[in-house]
Amino acid sequence: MLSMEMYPSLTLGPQRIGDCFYRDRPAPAHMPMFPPAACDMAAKALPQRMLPPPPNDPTTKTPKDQVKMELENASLWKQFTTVGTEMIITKKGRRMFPGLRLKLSGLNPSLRYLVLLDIVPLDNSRYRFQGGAWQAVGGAEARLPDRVFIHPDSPATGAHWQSRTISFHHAKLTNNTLDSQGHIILHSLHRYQPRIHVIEARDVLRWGGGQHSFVFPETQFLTVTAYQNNKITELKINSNPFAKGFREDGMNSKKQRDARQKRKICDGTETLDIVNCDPCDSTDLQPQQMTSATDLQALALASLPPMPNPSCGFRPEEAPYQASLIQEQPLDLGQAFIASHMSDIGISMANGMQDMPGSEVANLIEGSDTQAYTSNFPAVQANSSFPLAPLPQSSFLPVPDSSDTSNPQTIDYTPILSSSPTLSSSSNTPLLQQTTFTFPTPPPSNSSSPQPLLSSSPSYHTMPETISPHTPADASFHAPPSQSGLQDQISAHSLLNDQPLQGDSISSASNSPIDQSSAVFIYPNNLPVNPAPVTALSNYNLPLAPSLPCSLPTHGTSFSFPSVSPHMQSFPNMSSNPSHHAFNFQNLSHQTQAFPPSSFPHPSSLPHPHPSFQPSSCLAVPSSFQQSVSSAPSMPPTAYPQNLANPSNSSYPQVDISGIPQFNPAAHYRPEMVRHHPSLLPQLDPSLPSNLPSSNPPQSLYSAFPSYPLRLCQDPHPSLSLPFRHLYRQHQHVHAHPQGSYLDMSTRAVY
DNA sequence: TCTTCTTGCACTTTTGAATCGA
DNA sequence: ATCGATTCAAAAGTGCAAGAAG
Repeated sequence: MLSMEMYPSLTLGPQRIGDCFYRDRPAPAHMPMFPPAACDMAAKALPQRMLPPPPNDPTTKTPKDQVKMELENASLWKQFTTVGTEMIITKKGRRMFPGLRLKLSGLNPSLRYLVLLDIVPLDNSRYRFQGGAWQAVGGAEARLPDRVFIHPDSPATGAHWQSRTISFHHAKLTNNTLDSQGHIILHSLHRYQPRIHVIEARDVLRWGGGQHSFVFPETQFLTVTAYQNNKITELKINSNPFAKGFREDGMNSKKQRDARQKRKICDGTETLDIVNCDPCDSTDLQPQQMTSATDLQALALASLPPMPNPSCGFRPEEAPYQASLIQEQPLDLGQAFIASHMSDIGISMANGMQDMPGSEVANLIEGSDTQAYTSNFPAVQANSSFPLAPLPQSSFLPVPDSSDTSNPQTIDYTPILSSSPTLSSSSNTPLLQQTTFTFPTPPPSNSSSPQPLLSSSPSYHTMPETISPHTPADASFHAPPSQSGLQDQISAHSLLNDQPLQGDSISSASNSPIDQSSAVFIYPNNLPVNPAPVTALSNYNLPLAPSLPCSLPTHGTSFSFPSVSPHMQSFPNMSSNPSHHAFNFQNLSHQTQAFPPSSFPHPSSLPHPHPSFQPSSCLAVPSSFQQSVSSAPSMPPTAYPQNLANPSNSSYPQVDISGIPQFNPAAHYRPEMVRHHPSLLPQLDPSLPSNLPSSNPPQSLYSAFPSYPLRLCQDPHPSLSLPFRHLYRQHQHVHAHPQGSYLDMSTRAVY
């Protein structure tokens, strides 16, 4: 279960940059960025074009198959996942607990990387905690503009990231759709999956093109405004230091609170010891306190219902509503919207910020049971005592089954425990490295094919964002008939993929229904246990993987750099290499598409195209998928360079940013400047039915979760010193509708 | 009426400034 | 004057519970 999925869904395309800050001509009065003011400023300040990385630069290539990410506190996450992780969201923003504590390896120590966190919906359902279990009760709320939290240390060298624990404990979740603090906005009672993205930045002004995305299925959670499952509350109290007061021996424990209440009632002036006020206090103390990690785990395990019949958690099989396909939601930095700190990047870089000790390193609140995912995946199989999960036999394209409406969809977290090899024995933690891709978000689950919520498939893949144009198309991946009028959009998008780097064209096809390759997920409704292999094939026409009709075309791939500090100009690379005097997003335009797993270059995959699918009991990969994988010719490891040199990228001439006023470090960015522009919200789509028959299960408010491009935006707040902190991923071309929204590839959101 | 969300409360931890002494 | 250790207070993070809102 401790699976780390890597998928090159990050799409950073220069073609979209021009839409924002980089234009062929001097910045016009209006920039399609938000906030407009900041965008205009940035547009005037930034170079007109982004430069691609130096062609055939071996140093720019980071072997993707070597990049590994470990979830340090995986066991803690597993404890929560077993019960059904709930995350409190508040208007002011709430930190995540457990937090994401990660270890990175395999990075080029000398190269710089950005580490980003985004959280994407797992399905299109809204949940309710009933009868001790979470049940899908209707369609999800309209998706809000996605935000991405950029680790404060970003950008930093690979040595920096690898020398310490990477923690995102500063990231906050909020349900305030108007949040201006840069928190990640989520809907309550929805299921989400955090994703970690590692983006290579050759230097301050150049994106190296290396993109790595990781998903830890055990980190998926349900958002709530108040804890629904008392087991989660118990776990949180016993695990979170800030909640110590609520423990049995804490001053804010139930006992103490009752005592205080009693004291208030009796006599407000009484000065009795609150402990003694409780008649049962001194003699009722529990001998053991669940404070240690061992105790916590014991607690979690003890509190778990019987495996076969979990008393709590999700029960997907009971879901009344068919989870519609959730498209992979690639992180599109092309539309990245940086809320703040952009101006500080240059300074930080110049000062060697990457060497600064991360504040997160000291964070030891959470356990450090690191789960390593390396190329030793086969070991999982050997060590795994869990039976293989039944592979979906259904077709790739999940079809909503109205008959299932009678059965509320519930999600059972319990299976994850058994399915996770690491949980049983951390020492035997399988090292997983795969050459296949998994989808960040599972396709809609088929109620008829219930799968464990967290099918703990130890399939964590390291995939190159790009593959060789010679990558054979896998017949097993067939794009489902497009629906909802998206066909044209998709088609147009496919055409664009052929020329991803041309001007303002929308290059990314990562989110096309194809991309989702949902076909590989028979159901999941849970994390891609056995995620379908996905890779960036934006520049190549590959067979479209089956996906739900809701699948939407990918987002644009523009990446706008609001500002660059003058310090950047002094950056060694920049000075030494004139070509570096420009932002390079060339390689960030990788497109994610479903493709045969065998196409992935990892050597280990050659003998075993999908070793990850075999060992884990949670592998929900359709047999057809595996077959296709095995049948697909193996691709040479070197066939898919991380940085795919694309001559077309050179269309962006070098730009000397020196003298650009906006690069002044004095320019600051303020989160408050980032607000939800109306245009960012889904627009009503008159073409879609406004009402659904009451007899039918509630439809998702949105047909699918298209990829939402990121937009970078300057944050003029002077007080913020953290560089590159937030990216706001905004909906692009999304038409909201009471029942859903869809991407409009023909138009582009203008902020 | 029920469910969900908001808000205030009490508690804890974290953080940074202030203080003190070597 | 500098440095390190200690103290203190403010800020921030918790869950709980009552009440409000839909």
